[in-house]
Amino acid sequence: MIEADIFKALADPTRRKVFEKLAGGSLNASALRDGLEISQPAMSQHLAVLRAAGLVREQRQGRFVNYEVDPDGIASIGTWLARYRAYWPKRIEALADLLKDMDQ
Amino acid sequence: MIEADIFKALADPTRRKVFEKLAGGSLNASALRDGLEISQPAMSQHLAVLRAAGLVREQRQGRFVNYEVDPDGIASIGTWLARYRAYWPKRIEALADLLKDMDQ
DNA sequence: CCGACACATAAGCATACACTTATGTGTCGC
DNA sequence: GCGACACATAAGTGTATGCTTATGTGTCGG
Repeated sequence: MIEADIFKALADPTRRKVFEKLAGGSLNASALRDGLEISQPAMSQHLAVLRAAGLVREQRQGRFVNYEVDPDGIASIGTWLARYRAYWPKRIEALADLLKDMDQ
Repeated sequence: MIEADIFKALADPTRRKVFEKLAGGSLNASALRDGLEISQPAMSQHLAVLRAAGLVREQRQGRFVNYEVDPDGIASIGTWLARYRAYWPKRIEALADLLKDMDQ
């Protein structure tokens, strides 16, 4: 069950902050620590959890490891959410429209 | 931070099962226990967590309490997910289209 | 009223998890 | 090669969490 890993990963506030940072572009583990008062091993462990959940993926570059958002994780949340579409309020449908328009 | 409560609530497999059951229609606490081998207090506690997260809402009916999916919770996940739209893969966009069409 | 029922809350306990420090692995410049 | 650096892993620890049993609250039928 992938969903379990995804929701568990996102349940932690630090990991959500990391994920949000990565949404702005790929960063290496050290850069991700900026602003967050967290030890290096802690960040490494958080990144491992996010990666195991399929939310981020890594790309080794020399002695740096660049992390970026993994679209597959986003897709998993999207498909999960779609199962509850019957309960989507009108404003979410409207949001979907807006986003689609922006895509043009 | 509402998101924290939402993701924490959905991180538990039992609570996700409960939520999925409710997606099929409103049920009372006892009915929700069917199939899940869980004690009555455990279910009560899970429902409290889901309610605190804004994922479900209750409606007292006599000595029964009917629970149903709360669209507000769904909306919260939707808006959170929208922030990462840049990483939505093509198939999610396609899914959004499909869902919108089904709505007609 | 009073017993039965549906559910919530309290208290205690075992496990999961997020953190720490210490150490390991791999890459770079000199 | 060797020290410095970027990151991962190991081991230990405090706290959060999900479970249990016991009890409380509120509603119904007789």
